[in-house]
Amino acid sequence: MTSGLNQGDLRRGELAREADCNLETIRYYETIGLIPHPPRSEGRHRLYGRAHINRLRFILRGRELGFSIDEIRALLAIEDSGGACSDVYALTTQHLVQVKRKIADLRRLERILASTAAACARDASPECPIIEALSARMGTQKPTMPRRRGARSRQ
Amino acid sequence: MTSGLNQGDLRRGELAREADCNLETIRYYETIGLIPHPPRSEGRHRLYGRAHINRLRFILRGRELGFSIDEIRALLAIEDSGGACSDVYALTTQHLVQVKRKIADLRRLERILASTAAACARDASPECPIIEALSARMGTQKPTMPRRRGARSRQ
DNA sequence: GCTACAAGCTGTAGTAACTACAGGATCAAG
DNA sequence: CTTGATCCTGTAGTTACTACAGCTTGTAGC
Repeated sequence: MTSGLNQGDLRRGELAREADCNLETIRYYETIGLIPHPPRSEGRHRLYGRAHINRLRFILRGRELGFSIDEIRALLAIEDSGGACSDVYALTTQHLVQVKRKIADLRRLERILASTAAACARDASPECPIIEALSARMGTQKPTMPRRRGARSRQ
Repeated sequence: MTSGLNQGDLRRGELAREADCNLETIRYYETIGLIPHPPRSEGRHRLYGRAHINRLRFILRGRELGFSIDEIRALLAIEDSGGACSDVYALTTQHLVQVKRKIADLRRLERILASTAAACARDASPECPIIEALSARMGTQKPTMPRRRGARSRQ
């Protein structure tokens, strides 16, 4: 044993692969305090365990599902402090409303796109009224989406 | 008439209110070329018409629905080029695929959130199933979401 | 016509949430 | 004991806004 690496420990790259996450994102989450500082090897390499994989997957999943970092931080704080269920309930139902609205909007957009495509396929008319179709007010909503990410490359 | 302002013209703040958009975002969209440079008053104040409202609403709506600025630019380019119907068809069907995928993703999220909330409501146990629910692998998906925005304050 | 004061102008800086890169150290295989 | 992959740190870049400072313009009331 030359490096203090135990069986089952993962290094950063392995954790990244395991959670399907960008390498640098892990360090980023550590610096902003979402992931605790892991133990290090003799040569200061980070050593992660199974618990880290779950926590990281949770964070990534939450981000994909439209929770902000601060919302995820709140969820993790609940978990870390033993889990006050009512807080989780409040946060999830609140988010659920937003998600339902987004689905409704997307369905409307889906119909518009489908009929536009169908009209284009039928008849090669010069008038494609896409802007009017989409710029109609479709019900107010407060957006709660995470930043667009790239193709999740692991390098 | 002291300022060259015609009836029906809107200034930036009015357009922002009209489209429920942050004041600065309008200027931002102009600088990146999403919105054309509007005519100005004598004193260089921007003067917008009805067409601008629609275009802006379209952009905002698209962003809320998870299209990137570049994707919206492409959609607008079709409209701007007089609507070459074959291009519209290609782009709309392409976007339709994305929209369908987004709906599917959000529906999955909806189910998870709903069942999590239901579990929390039923049973006030100290163990909240949200962490387990969210850290479970739900099948791979490439995220295509825009950045989270603030509360859309108009000032 | 004069005066407030809101609203607009420009340029620039800050924010969220990553993502990439440079230049060096470490680790594991051969 | 060397070599190439992996890791380290700090810092800079990216996207899509959002805010601010300092000044100009527009307009309502007197």
